[in-house]
Amino acid sequence: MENGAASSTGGEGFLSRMALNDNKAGMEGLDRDKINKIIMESSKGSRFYENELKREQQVNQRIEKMMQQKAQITEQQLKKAHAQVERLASELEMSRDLSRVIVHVDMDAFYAAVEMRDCPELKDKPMAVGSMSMLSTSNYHARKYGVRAAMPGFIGKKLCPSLVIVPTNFDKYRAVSGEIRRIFADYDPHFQPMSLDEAYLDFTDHLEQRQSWPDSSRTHYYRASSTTTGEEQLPQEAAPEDKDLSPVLFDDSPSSLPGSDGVSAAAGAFEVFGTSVEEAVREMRFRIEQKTMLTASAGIAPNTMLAKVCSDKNKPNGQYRLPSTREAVMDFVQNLPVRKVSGIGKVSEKMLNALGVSSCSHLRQQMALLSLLFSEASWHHFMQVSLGLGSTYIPRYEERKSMSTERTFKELSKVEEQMSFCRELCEDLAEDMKKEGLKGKTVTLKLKNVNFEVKTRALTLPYAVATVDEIFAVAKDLLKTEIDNESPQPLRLRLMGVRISAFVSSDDKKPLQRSIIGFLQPGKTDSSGSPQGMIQKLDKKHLSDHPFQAGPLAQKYQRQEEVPMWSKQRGLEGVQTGEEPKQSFFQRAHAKRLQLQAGNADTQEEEQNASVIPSTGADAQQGVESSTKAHKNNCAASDLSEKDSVSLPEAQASTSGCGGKVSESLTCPVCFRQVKTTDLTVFNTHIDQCLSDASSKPNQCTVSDSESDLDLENDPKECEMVNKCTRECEVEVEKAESSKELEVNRKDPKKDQHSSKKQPGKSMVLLINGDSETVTSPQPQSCNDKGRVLICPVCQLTQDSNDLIVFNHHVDLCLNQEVLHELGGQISFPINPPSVINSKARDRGRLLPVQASTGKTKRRGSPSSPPSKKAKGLCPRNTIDKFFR
DNA sequence: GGGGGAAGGACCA
DNA sequence: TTCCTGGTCCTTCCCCC
Repeated sequence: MENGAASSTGGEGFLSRMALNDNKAGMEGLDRDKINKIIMESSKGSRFYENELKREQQVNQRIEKMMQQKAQITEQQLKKAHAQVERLASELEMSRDLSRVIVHVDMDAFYAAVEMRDCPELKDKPMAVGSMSMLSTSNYHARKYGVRAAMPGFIGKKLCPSLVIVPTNFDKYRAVSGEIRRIFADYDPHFQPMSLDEAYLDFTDHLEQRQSWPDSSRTHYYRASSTTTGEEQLPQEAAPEDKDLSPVLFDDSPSSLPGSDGVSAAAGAFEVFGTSVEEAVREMRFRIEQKTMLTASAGIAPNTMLAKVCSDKNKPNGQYRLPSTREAVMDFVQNLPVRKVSGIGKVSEKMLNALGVSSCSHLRQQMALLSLLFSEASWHHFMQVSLGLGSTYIPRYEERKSMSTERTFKELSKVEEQMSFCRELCEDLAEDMKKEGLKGKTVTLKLKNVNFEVKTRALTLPYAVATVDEIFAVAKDLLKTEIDNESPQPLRLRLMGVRISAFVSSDDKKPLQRSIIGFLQPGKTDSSGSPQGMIQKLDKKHLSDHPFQAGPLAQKYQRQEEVPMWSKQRGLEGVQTGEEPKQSFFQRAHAKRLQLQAGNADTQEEEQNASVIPSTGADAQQGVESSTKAHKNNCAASDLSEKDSVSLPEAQASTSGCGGKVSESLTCPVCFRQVKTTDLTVFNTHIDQCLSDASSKPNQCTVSDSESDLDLENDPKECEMVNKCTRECEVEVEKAESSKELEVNRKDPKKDQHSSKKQPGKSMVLLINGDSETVTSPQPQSCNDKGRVLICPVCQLTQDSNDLIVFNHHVDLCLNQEVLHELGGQISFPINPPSVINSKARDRGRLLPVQASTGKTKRRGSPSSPPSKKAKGLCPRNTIDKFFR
């Protein structure tokens, strides 16, 4: 057994699963045996324990299987694997980037610290935030007893009878988090918050600028003590109210306050920070402490993976810098326990331990073996970790992939109660979906029974849903199926959850973008006036993306659903291009149905098409008309329904029929020329340039003066021209923006593809292909946090408000008017305010509100959903499922 | 055999 | 007496073509 606790209680293997995880600051040197004994005694016999036991046994079986597989590996296989591993190692080595300075900041025992600050009598007591069921975090006094986050409160009480449990107050934590983030933004406007108390920052640019800063810019004052007057305070960091100086929440921690040794500094005292990265980070922590009376720890390293580990090194209230040299990185990684690496959890750790791998140096030594035993994703990640590699790019934000709500309750066995609860969850979820303007096709019901067994049941519809009734209709059926399966026994639940995923193109949440893309397509609109039916999907693969299995439930929804565009457009003629996937069951079914309906629908649709063409200016009108005319001529059977998606090439097929071969060209929504490409990036670049020109030079599009269509894929001249425009545009943006919002050539592959996407605060999002593409707008001229003289780049008027979100909103509005003016239209579009995030998720610190101080307006999906592991570069998931089943 | 949805699980804060 | 919630990603299974 790998831990003492197990042996102390009879050597049962399952114990490791429930044993204390002391991989946390403030928990070193604890009596693990004693603590684990208490945990086991408190849990033994409970259903939770039984379930953990079962899962532990599953893991053990997988390990067994893995060991058997290991025994069968031949020398030759190992040799071959070794060569492969070394090849990858040298490739990775070549890609090593030590040029960035990444900082990971983590507030110390955040929730607990906030509570201790606000209630000083808690300061010297062991306390935790949460409930008897579950603790969110604990202070360092409590950690000495083994009380930690993710532990049930009642066990915490057993470990430490004097433990004070304070209920969570997320409103308060959010407010404090906002203050901290405003400070983060001064060092990296594009910092990546990971939760309320944690963020990654790229200090590289800040450090460059910092070198030329005068001392005054690096001078920060101490918070005034209760004896100081307001005049002695530094306004920029003035405390909201008089309190003591640093609360010294952690007795034995080093102080971040230079020269003060944790002792209250004299009123009016200040500190001049240096220009090095250590000084800059210390300054940031100092400011956080002065502002919030809370301490933060930080890690400084060349990449996110290492920075994260480093931030834990001198916790609490400390910082650690790993020098940006290969030698230092490799030394650091040598003795790093694998469990310290983000992404390696208790299961992965156990499996690695079984192979004799406990540190990153072991990881490197055993890599050939690991490559044979683990999935590619896993061992590639292990390889990166062992080489001390990680992401050097901090993503701006990632699109949300799903949204869910779930709740645990005592026990729910009655069908009516379960149904009613299910409906409640759907209501909550629908509300959250509405706030973000999301619609998704997959509804998942999650059930956990009283034995802690979790089941998920999902159904993917051929159309997207968002309302309570729509979601509940599916969830209810899924639930009913489960109830029926269990019958005559009741379904005894302790948790129910509903999730929506497989979001459709974000058009529904972006009226502006939707409207603009609407111009791409021959006049179509829905009854609400928002052209929902204009969802554009450029990617042809989406034509085959109508997942729906023909089970009983599926068939039911097949009957209920509205007729999808793909079937209407493609199915009618039954013509397929060589590139298209074959039609699915649903496509065919709909095609048949439509064949029966075709006659009337055609006529009506044509009339509608003609009637909803926006009354644009002459040029725009001409473009729309020509496109519409062609469309009408060729798409007699077209029936554009609001819930449908269609490939843009298809919708844009001005010279070919809808059922015929997909056109290779797209219509620019600004200049209305046909752009001969199906490459979104190329097309987007064209739109970028057009829009940029439209805003700055009315009635002029500099991409080409020719009336002929643009062939961006085949014509090297035009291609080069667009590239040139893009480069020039980037240079202009670089020049215009002192805060360097535009990232260029970092190590994020997505960025290269969608570089314009990553310019919050100065872009409009064009929704195509299930993703939004960004149309670059002119730069706000003076848009930093410091100067606060905000001039709208469109109307050129100085704005009253210093609030960057308000300002950004104004720019959007202006730009809309400008674009519409260019298009000759007078339609006013509603503009989405910054998204409101899922309140429940946010409450737990998982999703984060708009970074107001940076002027970023999150425009789609989650305003700041936690980035994917891939995007974060932290790791792919280390599930070792290869042996799990 | 490949593609893709469903299901389950690891992991994170 | 009492062990969360919301999210992402990965893997495997299985159906369909």
